[in-house]
Amino acid sequence: MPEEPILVAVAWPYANAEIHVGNLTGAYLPADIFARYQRLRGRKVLMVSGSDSHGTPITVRADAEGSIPVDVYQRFHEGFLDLFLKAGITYDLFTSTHCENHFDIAQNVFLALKENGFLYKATQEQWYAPIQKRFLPDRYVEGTCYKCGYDGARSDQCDQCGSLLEAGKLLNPRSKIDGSTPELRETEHFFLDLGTLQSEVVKFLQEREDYWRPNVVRQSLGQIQADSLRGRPITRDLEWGIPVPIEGWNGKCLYVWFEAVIGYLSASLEWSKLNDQPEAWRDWWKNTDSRTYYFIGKDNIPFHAIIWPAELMGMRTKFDELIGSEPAVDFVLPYDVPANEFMNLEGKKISGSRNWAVYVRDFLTRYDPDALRYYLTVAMPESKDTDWDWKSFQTRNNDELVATWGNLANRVLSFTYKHWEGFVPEPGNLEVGDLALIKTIDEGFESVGKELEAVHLRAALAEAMRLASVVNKYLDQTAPWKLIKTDRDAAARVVYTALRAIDSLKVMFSPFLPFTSEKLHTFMGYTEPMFGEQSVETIQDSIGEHTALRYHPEKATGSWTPSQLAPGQVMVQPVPLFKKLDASIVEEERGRLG
RNA sequence: GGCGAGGUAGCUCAGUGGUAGAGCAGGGGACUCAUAAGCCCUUGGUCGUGGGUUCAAAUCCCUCCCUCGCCA
Repeated sequence: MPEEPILVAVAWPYANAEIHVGNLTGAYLPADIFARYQRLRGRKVLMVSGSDSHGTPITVRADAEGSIPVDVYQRFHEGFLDLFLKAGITYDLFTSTHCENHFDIAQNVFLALKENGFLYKATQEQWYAPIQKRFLPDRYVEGTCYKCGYDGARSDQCDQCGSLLEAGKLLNPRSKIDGSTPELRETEHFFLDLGTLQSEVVKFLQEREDYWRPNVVRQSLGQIQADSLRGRPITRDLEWGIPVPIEGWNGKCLYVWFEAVIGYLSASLEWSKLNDQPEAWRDWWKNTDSRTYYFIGKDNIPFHAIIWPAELMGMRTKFDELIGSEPAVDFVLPYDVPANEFMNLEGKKISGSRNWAVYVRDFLTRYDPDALRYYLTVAMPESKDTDWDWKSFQTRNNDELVATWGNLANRVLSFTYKHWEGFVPEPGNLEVGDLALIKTIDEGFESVGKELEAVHLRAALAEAMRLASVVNKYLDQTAPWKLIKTDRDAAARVVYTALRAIDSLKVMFSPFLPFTSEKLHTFMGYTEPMFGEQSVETIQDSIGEHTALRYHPEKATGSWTPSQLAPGQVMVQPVPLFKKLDASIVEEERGRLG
């Protein structure tokens, strides 16, 4: 029976800020760990994402810098590609919303929904800046709260008294961009008719209630129950975005929140075209056997648990017809949305503007990616907010990663290399204790795998660590450093057993620690890589060019199966996999904050 | 304001009805292959508060307190 295809849909970083450790542990890292595991399992994986490139914040930033939106987006986008390459986040395709393919797909999604009757038009009043001749989003208009008199209120909400303000009632409004006075203007927009889809959405959520994380499904259902779904505007008066594909709607674009989630689909189509298999995307999107996972942060839950499913439902089969893909069948709805909570930093909320952040690219100039991936996994906010603490980073690196796993690999490999001239020793007949160890470790493929299947990454890594500890105990009991003096054959048997256990553990750790696992793989004498390769490509289209990160799994040989380590295999002189960190880094790093 | 998540050993967390658990930190010990790592033993908790249901509650119900998030 063929294994089910797995779509790993990952949150799209907004191309207006650098990625920090909280972003990485919130969505990108768990997605990568999951995708690597699924590939090792032999499943057909498609992991996609890209830069969310449109919207007013990018326009405003460009104005402030005296540059243009496309330059702002591209600058951050290039940084993202560099980061994901260095951190080993293996997107099959990491692209951008600013490309012809995405424009085309997003517009077709819009048209499919419109033709199926799930869009309607309505008029609203919106603040307009006459000087700049553009409409301003609520967050860019501030003034005096008509309820409490606070002068720093946003046009939709007052931070002082916590009240929600009615559109257009703010007193003394002014633009946060240049302080000019905006005026109210009527403007017409398209709305997504969520109300009509409500019963379908509720059914969709209820069917998944038993295995989704409670904070994702309970909140979504509770929200709908308390406050029924209603139409939401999906177009805006914007110049930097995707034009509404309707005659006479010049100057209006698809609202970013509506457009960005479509990226999962458009990136899948782009990937298919790049591989010269234009219909390949259907294996994940139009195939009831496939499972689709959306890795996001909790701030994004409503878009992925309610709105995106509603968009997929509302398209029915119309999208297929519009792009000429056959047969026209319904979309696969999200199988799981394993949203993470937030990671704080040294007890306080991460804040770019106050320099209270650990940026990943900066971090990687001083530390190794697997040390980061280890700490971000053990401190991953899977069920509640967690804290990045430099002291904890240093001690968990030294006392857990280095001491338990790194030292295990190093002590066995270096002992073997020294006493058996760089060959995997011939074990002879394994004894009861040896077979018991191998059995225990091999069962890890089941127990670690079970946690990974459920996207319980912390538990999965803890289980692998527990098994590493079992091997350390085995070594202590068998003491090959004593046997080598009295019974060389017995020592060979023990060392072979330990090597084989480590060889299996290498696979179990590899989704979490891909760089050092690959290194260990070569030390043990393998010449074919466990994982594939990443590359950056430039793609030309009618809109311009965009760069993209890709993953090429063709040469990968790793598999989620127990070691069959061959006696006599030629090893490579090992060196320690991880670095111990001096306690002094704690104060040094804390000094960089704030 | 409405909805939701979390509050268990010094720290980080697991544990959804049946005699309180793990890792780290702390204390003691034997060993030496290894990045003075690993291994063995061990101290330590009235499971946020107050009620209730039950033969039995961290676990179910209600009140309240604290932390965090989402929505409008």
